[in-house]
Amino acid sequence: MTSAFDRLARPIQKWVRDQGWRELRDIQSRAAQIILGSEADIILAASTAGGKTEAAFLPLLSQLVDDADPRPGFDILYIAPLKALITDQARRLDDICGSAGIAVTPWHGDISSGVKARAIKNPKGVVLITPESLEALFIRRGLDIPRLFAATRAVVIDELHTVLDSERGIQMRSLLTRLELAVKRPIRRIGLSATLGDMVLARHYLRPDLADGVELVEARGGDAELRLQLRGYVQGTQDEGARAVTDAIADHLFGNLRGSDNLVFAGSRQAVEIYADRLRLRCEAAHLPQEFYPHHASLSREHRDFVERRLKDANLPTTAVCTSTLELGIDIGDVTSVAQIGAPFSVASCRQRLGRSGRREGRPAILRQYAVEAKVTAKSNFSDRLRLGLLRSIAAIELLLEGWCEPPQSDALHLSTLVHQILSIIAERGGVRADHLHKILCRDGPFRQVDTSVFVEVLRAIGSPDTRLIEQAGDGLLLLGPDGERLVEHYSFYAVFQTPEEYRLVAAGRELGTLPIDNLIAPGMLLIFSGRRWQVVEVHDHDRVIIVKPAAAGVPPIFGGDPGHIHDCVIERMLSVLESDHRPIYLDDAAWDLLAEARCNYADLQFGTTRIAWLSDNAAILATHAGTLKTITLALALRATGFTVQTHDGFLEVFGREASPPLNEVLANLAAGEEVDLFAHAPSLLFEKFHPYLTEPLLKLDALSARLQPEALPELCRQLICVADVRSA
DNA sequence: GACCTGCTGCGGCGTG
Repeated sequence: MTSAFDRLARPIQKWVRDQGWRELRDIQSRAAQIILGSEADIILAASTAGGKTEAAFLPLLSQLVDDADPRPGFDILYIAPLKALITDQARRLDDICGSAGIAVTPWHGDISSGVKARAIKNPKGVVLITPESLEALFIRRGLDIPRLFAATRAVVIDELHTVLDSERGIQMRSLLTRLELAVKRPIRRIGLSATLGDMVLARHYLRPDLADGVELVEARGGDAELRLQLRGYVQGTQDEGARAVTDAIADHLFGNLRGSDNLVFAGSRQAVEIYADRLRLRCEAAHLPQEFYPHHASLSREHRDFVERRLKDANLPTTAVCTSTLELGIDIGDVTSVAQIGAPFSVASCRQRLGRSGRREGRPAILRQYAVEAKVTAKSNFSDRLRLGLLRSIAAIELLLEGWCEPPQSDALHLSTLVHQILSIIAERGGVRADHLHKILCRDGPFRQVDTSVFVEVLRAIGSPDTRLIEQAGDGLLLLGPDGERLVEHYSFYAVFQTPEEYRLVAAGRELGTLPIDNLIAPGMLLIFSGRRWQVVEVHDHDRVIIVKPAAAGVPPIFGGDPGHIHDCVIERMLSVLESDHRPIYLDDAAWDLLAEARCNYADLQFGTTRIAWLSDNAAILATHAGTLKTITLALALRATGFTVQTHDGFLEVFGREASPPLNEVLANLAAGEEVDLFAHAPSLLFEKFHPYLTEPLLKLDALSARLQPEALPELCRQLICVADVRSA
C-alpha cells in the first residue's frame, strides 16, 4: 500500500517536512489512510498534544488541494467548545494552509463582524466555529445555510468527549442533523477526543444511524511513567484546626512546586482563592518573586490571560491554582506536576488533569493527591469515620490506573434543549409543521428518547396562553409566539446552558472578576479575590457592581455550585477498597492510618456481612453500593414513605419518625416493585435554561430520565434486604 | 457536595 505520507498533497507534504518531522505519527498515518481511502466517519482518540488535529487535517486539506470543489461554500466545518481553542487551532491551520492557498476563518463572538460578513459573501476553505455561533447562523441566516455548506466535505468536532452527553453536545448533534437536511446529503463526521471510556457509545453519538460504520483510531501506548502520591491530612473541628491543614498543604506545595510549572486543582473557586492567598504569603515571607496565581472562571479575562501566558513562558516558573478552567485542551504547554486537593468528582476529569503533565518524552507524569479528612470525635458521623473522601480519591486513582472512565449517560430526555431547538428551527424556517419538527428532532435528530406523546405535550406547554413561546397558524404551521419571538431575538438565546447572575468586582477602575449575586455583600466587608485581599467600598445593586480597595485581611467569597454525580463503579470500588486489606503503595503514612481506621470502623458496623447497620429499632445506615442517581432515588422513595434521610456517597442514614412504618417492610415492598411518588415532597425541578416553560409532568419526566433511576429501585432494595437476611440467618 | 462553556445587530461616535 502507498504510504500515508505519499498520499498527502504536495504542499501538505512540504509542510510536514518543514516541521522537521521524520515521519507521521501512527495515528496520523492510520487516519490519513481512512480519510483518503473511504467516506467513513471517524473518531480519533489520543491525549492532548497527541497530534489529533494534524491527523484529521493533513488528509482533509490534501483532498482540497488535489480535488478542489468548484462549488462555493466552506469546504471543512470545524466545531469546538471554546473560543480559545478556535483561536489556537486557526493559528496552527493558517500555518499549514498558507502555502496551499486555503482560507481559514475563525468564527466566534470575539471575531469582528467584518470578517464574518466577508466569509458569508465568499465562503471557502476551513471555518472554525462554536456551537453557539453555528446556532446563530441557523437562526439569523437560515436561508443562506444551503449555500454556505454546499461544498462541505467534513465536519470536525473537537473535544468530542466533553460534549457527549451534555446539553451543548445534544445541541451540536441537532445542528448537524439540521445541516445535513439543509444540504440534502450526509456530511462525513470526524470526532477528535481524549481516550474514551466507552467507544461503542461514542460511535453512536457521532452517527446514531450508522454507529457500526464509524472507524475508530486510537493512539497506541506511549504512556509516560506515572508518579503518584496520596497524602492524608486531618483537620480539627475548630477554625484553628482547619487553618492548620490548609497551611500544612500550602507548605508542602510551596516546598515541592516552587521553581517549576504546575497545576494545582483545588476543587472549588473558594478553595482556589484560599490556597492562592496562602502561597502568595509564603513567597512574600521568603522575599521570593511571586509565582503562584489563582485561575478560575470568575476572574477577569485579563488576569486569566496573564496566568496562561506565564504558564506558556518557559523562563517564568508558574503554578496555577485552578478549577477545571485549565482542564480542557487550551495550549499551556507541558507542566511538571499536577496536584489535586480533595477527592475528584469523576475519573474522567482526573485523567484529563493528569494528562497535563508528563507529555514530553522521558518526563514522568506526576500526581499529588491531598486528602483532607475530619478529626473524629465521640460525636462524629459514620461518614467521617469511613473516610469517604479519602476512599473516593483512592477509587478514582485505581480506576484511572485500570484505564476506566465514566461512559456518557445516554437515556436523558433533554427537554430543555428540545424546547431550544424547536424555537430555533421555527426561527430558521419562519414556520414549520409539527410532524416535520418531530421528524427532524426526534426521528432523525438527537431526541430519540422523546416519544410522540411527550413531544406533543412539549408543544402544548410552550404554546399555552401562559408561555406563548409558539402559536399555530390556521394552516397548521407552527410560528413563534410573542414571547418566543422576544426570546429568540436576543443574543442570549444561542447558548443552551444556564448562567447565574453576577456582580462585577472593580478596584481602581479595573475589573477583577465576578461574584454570584447570592453573596451578601456590604461596604466594609473584607474579601479574598483574585489572589489578593480587599475591602468593599461601595455596592451598586442596580448596576451589579462592587467597588473594592486593597486591604490587609480578607475572607474568601461563596461561589455556589451544584451537587455532582458519582458513578456506580466509583462507589463499588470505594467499598471494595474498604473490604480489602491491601495497602496501596502510593499512600503516605497518614493516609494509610486513615484508611486502616476506616476499615476498622466499616467492620465495626458489620458492613462486611450486611448492607443494613441498625442504629435503633427504626433507624439505620444503608450501604447502597450504588452511585448518586440510584442512591438519591432510594432516598426520595424513603422520604415519601415518611422517613428522614441523609445522603452520603453510597450510603443513606435513615431515621423513622413516629408515623413511619417499619423500614424492613418498606424496603421489602420497594423490592417487590411497589410504586411510590418520588416527588411527594415537591423537590425543585428547575435545573436547565428552558425548564421554566415546561409543565410539572414534563419536568418530572425529564428529572426521571436524567437525575433519578426509578427502574433500579426494586433490585437495589432486594440487594439491601437479601444481604441483610444472610446475616440474620 | 463543583466546575466549565457561549453570544447578534445596530446605532453612535471618532478618525483618516
